[in-house]
Amino acid sequence: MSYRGPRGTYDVFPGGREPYERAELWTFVEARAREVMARHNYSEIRTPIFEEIELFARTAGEASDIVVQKEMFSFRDKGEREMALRPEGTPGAVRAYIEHNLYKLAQPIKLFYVGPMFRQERQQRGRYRQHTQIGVEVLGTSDPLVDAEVISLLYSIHQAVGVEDEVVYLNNIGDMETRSIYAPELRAYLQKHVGELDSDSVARMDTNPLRTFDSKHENTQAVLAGAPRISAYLSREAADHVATVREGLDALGVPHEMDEGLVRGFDYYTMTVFEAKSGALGAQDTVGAGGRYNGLISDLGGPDVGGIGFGSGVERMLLAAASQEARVSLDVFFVTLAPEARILAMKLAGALREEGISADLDYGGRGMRAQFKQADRTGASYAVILGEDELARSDCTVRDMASGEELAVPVADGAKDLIRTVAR
RNA sequence: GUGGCCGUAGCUCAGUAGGUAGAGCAUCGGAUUGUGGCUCCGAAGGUCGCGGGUUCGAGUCCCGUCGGUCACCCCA
Repeated sequence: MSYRGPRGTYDVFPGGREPYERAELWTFVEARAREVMARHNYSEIRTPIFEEIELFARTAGEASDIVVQKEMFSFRDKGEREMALRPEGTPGAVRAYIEHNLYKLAQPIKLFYVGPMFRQERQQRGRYRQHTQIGVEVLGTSDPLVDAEVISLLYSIHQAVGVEDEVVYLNNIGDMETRSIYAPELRAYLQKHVGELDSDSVARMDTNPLRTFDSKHENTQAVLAGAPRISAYLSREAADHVATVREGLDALGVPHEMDEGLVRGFDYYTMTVFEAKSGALGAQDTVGAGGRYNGLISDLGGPDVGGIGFGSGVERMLLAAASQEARVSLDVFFVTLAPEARILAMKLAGALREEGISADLDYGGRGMRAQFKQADRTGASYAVILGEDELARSDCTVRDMASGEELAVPVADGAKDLIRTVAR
């Protein structure tokens, strides 16, 4: 074996074993997701898959692991600029929003994107170095009902593609000010229990104490069970915000659960954070997640308006969806039994295709049995036989592959009769 | 980046106390010289991930390396 795909990547091809390797499923998921987006009046945005590294560093936060642990695929271009392949979709979308003055248009702007994201991490089930996210950003408003719409949109897409055993978790982590009061309190509490925490949490306690809630260690979680709750520190405004989000979710019929331990990896989140998990996945059980980011747009040089978005992993959606049998089927397969018949088959196939009827033929010069086997495997509805007998009579034999019934159809004056016979 | 497990035919795997490789499925051909899904017969297909070492001899033992996988970290 000389060449392999890069570590942590995969190919999409006919006959792929894993659901995310199967081309038909990608076509299916993207089409369904686009339908749902369109019904919610979202427009597509396409931004580059690389940006200045600074943009990602600013948005993710200096303390985030994407930056600290060097999880970005970065490179220097020929002009000595530090660039990086995008680890997430929000920064590029927000940058474009500001760069093209989209805040001057009627607000909010409702955007969606589909595309590859990159993170230099060790691969495991549901986590790849290049993965694809379907994401959404609503920019220019802080209306809590928008939060509800965005969460419901995430849920609807998952429903549309068949994600199983899903639960949507919701939390409100307040604004920056609330957190600046809460964080020291939490830190002080954790300090008292330092001996019971795992080493990762101890390290994180100082830089970003909220993140200790993400820990999977039992002891740490036991300590956190007695920790001060952020809900007790929320301002009146923040408390109202969550309440309205929940009302909106109820109105839209989106089942959800509050989870006070839900914090997210990006520092820019404010107020609403949410996560959709599926029990059908392994350790990487988050199918899609997101949150509100009210300070981010102004931080990047735009107006002081709110925004909210989510990213949902297509690979994880496919893994969490019931095995879809998206069989590609063919209308007509030509079986040719004489060399001269092959040209006629091509001509007829061309005519059928122009009428929107799918057609294929044998290119291997193989025996009849092999050709019928292929007609069967491709799921063809009809096999059209062109042999010496047919050539002599200027007709073709149309075989219904399901019933086995056969019919002679004239082809002397073109494919007209064949089209009529085979069209449904 | 850390750790466990694993790398033998296209796929799933077997390979017994070290004696230079097998099965099932898939593919191709035939039984059926004009007919698929079932059955039967046959063929093709492998530098046993790669590199070293031990040995008369290594798929099998040892070391290294690369890759895969799952988990941690983190995250979609």
